[in-house]
Amino acid sequence: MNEEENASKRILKMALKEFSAYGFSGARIERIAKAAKINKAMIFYYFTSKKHLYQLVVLQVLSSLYPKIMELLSSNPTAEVFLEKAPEIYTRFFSSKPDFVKMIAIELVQNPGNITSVMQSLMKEKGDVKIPAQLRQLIKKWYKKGFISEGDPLQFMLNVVSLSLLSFIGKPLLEVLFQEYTPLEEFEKKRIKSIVNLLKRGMLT
Amino acid sequence: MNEEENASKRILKMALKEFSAYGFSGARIERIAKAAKINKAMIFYYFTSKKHLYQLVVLQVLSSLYPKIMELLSSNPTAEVFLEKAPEIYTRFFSSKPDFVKMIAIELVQNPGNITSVMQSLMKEKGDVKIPAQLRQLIKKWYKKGFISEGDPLQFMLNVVSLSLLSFIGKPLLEVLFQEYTPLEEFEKKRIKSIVNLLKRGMLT
Amino acid sequence: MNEEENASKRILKMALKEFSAYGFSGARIERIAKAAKINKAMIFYYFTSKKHLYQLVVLQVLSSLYPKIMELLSSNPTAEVFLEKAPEIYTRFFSSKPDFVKMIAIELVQNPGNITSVMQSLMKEKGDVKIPAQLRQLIKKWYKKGFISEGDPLQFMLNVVSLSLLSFIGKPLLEVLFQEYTPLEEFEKKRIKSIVNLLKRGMLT
Amino acid sequence: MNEEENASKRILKMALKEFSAYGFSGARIERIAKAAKINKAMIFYYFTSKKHLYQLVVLQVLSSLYPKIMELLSSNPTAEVFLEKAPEIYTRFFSSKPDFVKMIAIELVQNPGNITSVMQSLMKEKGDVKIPAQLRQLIKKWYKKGFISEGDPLQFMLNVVSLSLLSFIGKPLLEVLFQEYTPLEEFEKKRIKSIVNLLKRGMLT
DNA sequence: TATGAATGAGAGTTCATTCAT
DNA sequence: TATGAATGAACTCTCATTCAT
Repeated sequence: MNEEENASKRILKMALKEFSAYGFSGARIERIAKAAKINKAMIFYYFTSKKHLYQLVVLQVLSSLYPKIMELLSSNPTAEVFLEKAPEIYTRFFSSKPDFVKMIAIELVQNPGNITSVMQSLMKEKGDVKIPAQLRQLIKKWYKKGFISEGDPLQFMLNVVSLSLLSFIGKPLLEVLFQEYTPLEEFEKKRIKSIVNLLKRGMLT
Repeated sequence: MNEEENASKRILKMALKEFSAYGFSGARIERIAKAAKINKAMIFYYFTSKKHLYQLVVLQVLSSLYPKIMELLSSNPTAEVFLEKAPEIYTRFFSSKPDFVKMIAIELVQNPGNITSVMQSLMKEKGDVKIPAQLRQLIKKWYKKGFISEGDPLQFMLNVVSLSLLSFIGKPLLEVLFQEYTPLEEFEKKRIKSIVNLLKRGMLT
Repeated sequence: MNEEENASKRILKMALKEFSAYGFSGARIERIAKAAKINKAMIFYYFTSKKHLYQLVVLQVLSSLYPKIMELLSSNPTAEVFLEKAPEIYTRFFSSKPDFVKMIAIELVQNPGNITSVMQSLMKEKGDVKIPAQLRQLIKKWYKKGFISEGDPLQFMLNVVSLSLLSFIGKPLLEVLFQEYTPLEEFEKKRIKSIVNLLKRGMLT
Repeated sequence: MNEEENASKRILKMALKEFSAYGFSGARIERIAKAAKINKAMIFYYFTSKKHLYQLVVLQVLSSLYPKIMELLSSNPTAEVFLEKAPEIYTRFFSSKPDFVKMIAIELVQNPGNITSVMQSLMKEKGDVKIPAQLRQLIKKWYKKGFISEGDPLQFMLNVVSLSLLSFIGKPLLEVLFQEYTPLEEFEKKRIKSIVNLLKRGMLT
């Protein structure tokens, strides 16, 4: 037992790969088992059902994103700091975990309710339930004090999140159209710089 | 015949709904048939296979997005006009076609190669093959002349596209977090305004 | 109408090809229709059902073989004449109609009852019901008079029929094994000669 | 496990019965499963597809016929011994395996290329590739030395094979015509005697 | 006669899940 | 824990047959 990693962890790891590549319905238990080098039945032994395994994968993805988000918010940042740090945190995170991007995108598209309910239960669990409201207030305060140009918290955050997350989805498309390929590391740096510049120039007053 | 629309069109319409909601593997031929009020076998009569139907749906989505893109580019716009028009065009389009957003997102995540090859064959078909290169040159020219602050065409376009497309994916998430819901029409207006403002302030010099 | 041949005849012709190539279950109405250059539905208009069409094809095959058989028997031949003529008649016939061989072989294997009942109803129709019994008597008489060496009519006839019919089925197999190919015309001549020689030397006393 | 025979063997056995009775297209997986007393899905678990199962059945039939053929040829027989032994070997074999006759007949008619390619790969596998050529030489030698009257190896072998194999196909037809039925055991004896007599008298000089 | 569209009953195949060991 | 075999429900796809025109 415990050959480098124990079976259950290996399953979760390969399940993430499988689900992010094929979606829930397209994913195959058999393929996960083969990739994890265990018997198909063991997946049910450890995780009861495909659906349950999927939920755990989603939970795992969001759980590991969660502290990054909170790290930023709990610092009670100024608008400038927020707009500098947010893109870096998100972009770094997603750049190193392409499968996470895929999982989140798929869930947002096919099952938006699920992702929000998982987020909320995470917040409950950690005692962070009030944070979204605080963020909202923070953004509004920034606006009232004349620090930022976008007063609607929803629009404000959509701007931040969109730029960080969708980039990774859209990258291959634009690369093919423009016939140029940028390696991930370089892309990550350029992306952060571009977003921060755009956000700060565009949203700070 | 022709009860409101002919069968083949009804199938395509419901297939778009089904595929965008469940992905390729999750989609059910039976459900499409029922929704289109035809016999299951007719889907194969008209479209040969599930895969082929899916491809046609993707093609249809991209084909109807295509002229919107070209409309903008072929006007040989100034940087300012471009940054004003692009968000409006994209946002309007995606806002009115939520299923299109989903299809594109799913394909970008699970099958990026396909979406680019479809786009390229569309460009070949319409004789627009040179347009991406022209756009690249245009952006570079704007930068050299000091009109814009982002000189990398890939980053420039990612900024534009991300803000327009991902917003629709991320909307439900942020709404739940912020516990407020904006109806689509109002959202659309606000979104355009916010993006244009962000892009112009952020990217024009 | 009547474009070279009328539709119904064209259907029967292509049905023979289809059934002999794929058997009853493997045959496709659609393929027959396409080959006959008519609409699928017309086959049902003319022939009611696939099964019925098949029966008519079998009937047609046997009907055209029938007079050849009777021509031989009704001449009240001597043993020598019989053993000379039979191989020639059968071999010539089957050599020119490879699809007939296939149909008969398939029917004999998968549905022997059918072929015998068709033969019997043909005999009834033509008033030839007594002929098999007469043949039996003839063979027995030949044996008693010392003209032939095989006294069992069943074995006698199996020898005659086997050599003529199976040859065409077995030809491709032996040709590949022996790596030599004989064109049909030449094969036909050689085959007749070989069978007649074998039968006469082997069965005449 | 191993209730009388294991599942995979039971499937092969019932598949032979099914395919020989109905041909490839007419055969039903469900019927095979029921006859083998297993779940339909197990057939795919063991054999991947209907087509693959069919191929294995054909292979099995030919593989078990193969040693019988080689047994005869490798004994380097005289013409007389050959003409005595061949009918006995073939007739005994086919008489005890009516389904084998049917499979071979169906394949020869509908798919002659397949049967020859299987035979050839069997010969390769067993290192017997030269045997057909040797047999050809043997027959030619017999003819030159004046032992036999048929000098063409193809015709010679067709005579031998036709009499042995087709008999079993034609038996029911002639029986009904002659209104007499011979039980298999007796038929087998009579058939061997008749063929050997016919071949020796007819082909030996 | 002729046609394209429609139907319904399966057929083969897949797959999550369970069982026996 | 671990495995190969087994199951059943469901899914895609096929095809003879019929319908409307």
